[in-house]
Amino acid sequence: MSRAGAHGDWPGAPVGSWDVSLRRLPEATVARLPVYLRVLSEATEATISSDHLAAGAGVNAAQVRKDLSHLGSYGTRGVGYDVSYLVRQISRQLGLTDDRRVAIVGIGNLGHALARYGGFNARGFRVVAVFDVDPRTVGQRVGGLVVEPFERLAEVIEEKGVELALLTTPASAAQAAADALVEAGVNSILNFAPARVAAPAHVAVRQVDLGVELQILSYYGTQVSADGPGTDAASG
Amino acid sequence: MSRAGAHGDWPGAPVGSWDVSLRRLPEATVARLPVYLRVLSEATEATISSDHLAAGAGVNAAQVRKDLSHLGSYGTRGVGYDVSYLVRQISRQLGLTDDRRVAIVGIGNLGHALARYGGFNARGFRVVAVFDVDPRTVGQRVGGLVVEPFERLAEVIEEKGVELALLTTPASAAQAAADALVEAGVNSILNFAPARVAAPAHVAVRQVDLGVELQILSYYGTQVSADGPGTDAASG
DNA sequence: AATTGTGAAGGAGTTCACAGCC
DNA sequence: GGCTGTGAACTCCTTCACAATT
Repeated sequence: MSRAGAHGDWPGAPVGSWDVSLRRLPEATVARLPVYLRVLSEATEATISSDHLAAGAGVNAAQVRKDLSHLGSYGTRGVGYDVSYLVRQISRQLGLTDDRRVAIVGIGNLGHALARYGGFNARGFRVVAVFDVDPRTVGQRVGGLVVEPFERLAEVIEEKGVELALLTTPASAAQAAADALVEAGVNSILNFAPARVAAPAHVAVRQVDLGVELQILSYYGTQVSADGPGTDAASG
Repeated sequence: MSRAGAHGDWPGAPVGSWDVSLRRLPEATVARLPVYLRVLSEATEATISSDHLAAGAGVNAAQVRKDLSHLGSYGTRGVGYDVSYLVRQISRQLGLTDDRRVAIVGIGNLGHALARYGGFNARGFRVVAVFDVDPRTVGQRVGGLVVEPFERLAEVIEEKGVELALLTTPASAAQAAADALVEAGVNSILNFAPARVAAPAHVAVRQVDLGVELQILSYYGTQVSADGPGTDAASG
């Protein structure tokens, strides 16, 4: 979690002179922007209202307007938001370029599946390298790529311009792998191992622990009685 | 997200007479309990302090104490918490029994990997059924199970006592699959499809969208300069 | 008339700080 | 002396409600 006090705008900042495009966004807003992006990509009209966008994303309309207002005033009163323009603005804010290069470290069941998973390419992420320590796995072909040995990590990452890594090793190997990735210059790690990895402050680390997700789900599933959170028990 | 106002304790509830073991926990606390559970499972001493537990989970010690106080007063002042007792209490709260039966719907890359993924069994979840619509996939063996046709869903779920489902279909099929699962009596769904599914209030739905996770990560990865959230950009 | 953008109110979650207990 | 449990302060997030704009 760590909703860390990462908000660097000190109280008396020169408000007017601050370029809105460079300001940091509230964490909660950042977590919703990709969802808006998905709704927008499915939109059929050229323009969309906060009401519709909210319905598609499963949030309150005022929430949508406040979120979008953090990017600037891109809507038109009485009309709504221009879909394609909004897509561009959100993409820019999220640092989504056409081609963010991804490596996968640890080719077990999950790593193997993610390497073949089409969902990433569809969103502009391209898996360009896969690594494993096991000599039996190294050299095999997985999703069109040859599995490289862990020793070549730094070299290959440099060579292929990898920016993000998916960490799918066992928990026991996660920290060492993360260290190697950081050393090699990767600045974003999505950690699927059931263990928290430490990293220097300039590296973004996000954890997706499927066991934790299931256990949380289990809790809500047992609150079956009258008033569970039902439809949607938060996924931020 | 939807941090929905799901808190049903009305203001004037008879405070003293409320059984703490049945009270609903704050969402944020529920999200952290599985993490504590993991730290506890790795503990070497019989007893642990909030400081140590907090360090292992990556949160503030006061946070740990407040979270645990929601379960009741299970600590000993001057000493700490009894590890095995605490494990039992948290497990009970989360509704974790030894054997929660899980079905996987949609045996593409991800579904296939999850079916073979050992991490679930290790935590008391047992995958007992896998389904797909594709006649070429039906009948194949995946992780020791034969893929059943979608038409047999209700039957098999009833027969095997399935409680939770992992939804790994394409987005376009997710809602129909969710409806069938609800109809069949499943009360918890972990949705990996990049689409929001609707469900009645008594069914818990959680979404894990890997594309969204990557896009959020991408944002923090581009905030490389001085003060990114670094080490840990929230995984709620 | 419709819909945005936002100040203000309200809630939820976090952290502090310390009394209470072992 | 060490550590828990918790009121109180604080920060962040959400929702309301309405003026501003097309």
